[in-house]
Amino acid sequence: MPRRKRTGDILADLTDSQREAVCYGEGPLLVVAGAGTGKTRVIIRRIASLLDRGVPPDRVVAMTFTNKAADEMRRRVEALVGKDVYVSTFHSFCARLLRTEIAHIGRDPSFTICDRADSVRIIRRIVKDRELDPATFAPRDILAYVAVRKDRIRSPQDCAEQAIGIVERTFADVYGRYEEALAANNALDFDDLLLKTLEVFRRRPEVLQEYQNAYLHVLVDEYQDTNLPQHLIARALQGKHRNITAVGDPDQMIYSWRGARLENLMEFEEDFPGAHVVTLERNYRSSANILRAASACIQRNVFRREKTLLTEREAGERIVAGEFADSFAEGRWVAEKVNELMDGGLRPADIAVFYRTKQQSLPLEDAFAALALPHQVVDSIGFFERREIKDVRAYLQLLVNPRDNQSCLRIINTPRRGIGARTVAKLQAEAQRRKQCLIEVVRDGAELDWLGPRAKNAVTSFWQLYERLSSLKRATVAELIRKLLDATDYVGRQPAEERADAQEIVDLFVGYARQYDRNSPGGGLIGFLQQAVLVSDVDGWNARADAVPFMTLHSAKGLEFDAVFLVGLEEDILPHRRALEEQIQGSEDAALEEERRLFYVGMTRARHRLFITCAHKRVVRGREETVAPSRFLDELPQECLVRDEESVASAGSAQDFARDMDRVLKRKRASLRILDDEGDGELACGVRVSHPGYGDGEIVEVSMLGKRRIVRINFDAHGVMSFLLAGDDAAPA
DNA sequence: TAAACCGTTGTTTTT
DNA sequence: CAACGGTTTA
Repeated sequence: MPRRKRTGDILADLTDSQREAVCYGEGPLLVVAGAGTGKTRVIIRRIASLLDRGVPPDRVVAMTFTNKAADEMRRRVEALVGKDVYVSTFHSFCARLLRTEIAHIGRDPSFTICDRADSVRIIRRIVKDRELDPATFAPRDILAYVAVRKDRIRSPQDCAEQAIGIVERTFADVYGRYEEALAANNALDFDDLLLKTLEVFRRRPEVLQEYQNAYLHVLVDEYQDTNLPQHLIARALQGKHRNITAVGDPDQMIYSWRGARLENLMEFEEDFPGAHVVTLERNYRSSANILRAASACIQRNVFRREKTLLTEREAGERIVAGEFADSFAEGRWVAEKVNELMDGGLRPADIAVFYRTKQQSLPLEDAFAALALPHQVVDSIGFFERREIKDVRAYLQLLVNPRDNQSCLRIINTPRRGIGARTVAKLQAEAQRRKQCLIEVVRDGAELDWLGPRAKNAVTSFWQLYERLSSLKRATVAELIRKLLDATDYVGRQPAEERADAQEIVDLFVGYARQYDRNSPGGGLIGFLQQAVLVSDVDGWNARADAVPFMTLHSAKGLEFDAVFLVGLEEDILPHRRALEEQIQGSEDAALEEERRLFYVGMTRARHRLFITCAHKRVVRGREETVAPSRFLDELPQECLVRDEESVASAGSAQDFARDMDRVLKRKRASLRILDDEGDGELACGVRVSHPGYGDGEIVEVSMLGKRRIVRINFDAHGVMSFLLAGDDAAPA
């Protein structure tokens, strides 16, 4: 049993302001905490302090931005006072609440949570059914429209009433049909998790009261990035005891495109009268040089409340700026610098590389592979969106929620079992006619005389498969997935070139399920699916792995490293072109300022060393394009910077490098085809392969980089080249 | 029915 | 460049 710490430990190493926030008693509390001022520490110590003062652990609830942050917070509180508190994201909290309460608003608790791709598919279907022009009514645009309305709690009826012109009226109409489709499938999208929770609270005050009674204290981290529904949920929960603690930093608001409202933080004192405000301005993280540059950058923003970060740290090393001919040269330079830092004693996990967009990871991966440097692309969402995983999830989802036609459609002929598009269309029409769900029609397949004998056979055997899997629902999730893969011969029926890849992916998923079974006994299949859809990118990052993490600036929020590389400081990338086009609240400045905050978040993650780079050429849409250095570079105080003189020299050799290390082979469609098929589909020395770009060749060397393989191939026409076979560092640990 | 082929299109960040 | 949708062909 962990040793119970005394109050002294909880308050150890805190400054006066931090202590003020930690020890504050009853009533609303706002902690405005600049970057690196010990924000997370304050919230953790405050929870510990509350428990130490006798608040029962089950009467505290804390909200974080990601599941990883939630786990971390729970763990650290536990380490401090030996008690377990409920820490969650808003979305997970709402999903859990709705599993027990959604019946109050006439919905079924076995609902499916659909991700963005599912939502797009539903909208695409509606656009098609209504025979709308897909250019004017692009499903993605409509979904964006819907998301914005939901963030502002606007119903389809509201939107229809306020719509101006035929186009907007049509958007509102599709929104309405989208809601109907979700209801028919017994599905909720991400926003619905928040909205339906609010609806339960509104329509059933007695239910809200139960929660208000239960929670004596509500704490919310990253308040600057909460949207209106989240703000209202937090406000509702603290309604009785009025003990809300909100922690945030306006300068780090980077999710306005997802409805984040700075007003939640800025107008906190009006929303929660009598709120006490504590401001933390002393930075303990970054060297003076880094902090000075970051402050100079953020001070360019006009829409902000003046706040100065102080440090007592020494100046430290200057920020190193590098400029390169192209992103390959940039990547190689980063890899070389990382190598030097590691020689100097830094561990890979003390270093991080940040970029604006995920696709920027590719040249970096190549460069790190070339130097055999351990790295990990932080992208778990990518893993869960892989076709194989989505297929398996659809099977499981259909077992939990038979009304999930979306999932049913996905797997009814996956793998191919002879239920073609025509048959599916007939089944759908029948379902519509009978006002039943698809799987019910499948169940009655044997009696449908308008089905041909072959189709009927296929439909019946699909129903038998479904029943067989249904009977296994009580097994562990890992076991269920294994049986499902077995029963469908899922991997064996993949195209030969993709089989090995598919096997690897599903094995990883089984491993992930096994871990879930171990960690969440009693969580059930529903809990598993919920966890798998509500993942964030950083959730899959194994911070204890000895690898340099690559991640987006958005994912980097809340983290810190000894050394940080910020790559791709180019116009149209950072600030991103699309972002500037968005024009938040009709103002291009607001959008630019958000991009600047993103840059600021990136810089302030660094403790000692900061490297900022840009390239003159970048591969966009498969074409090499010339790009200009970011305007943000000019905004940095020159005295904090030192230009790397090697960067100019190494620029010329980029092409050699690109030639030597072709590119990461994408997993989706392996571009290496094995020619002699006496082997068992393995890439080994001596095996002849074919590459779409370089023709035929022979494998001369296979080596490992972590879990990933590097294959050197001697092409008949082009000589020796190396390939990094995409592995699965994206898989959650 | 399913594989193979062709043309279009999109192009940020993510719970 | 790749992902997707639609068409053609076996």
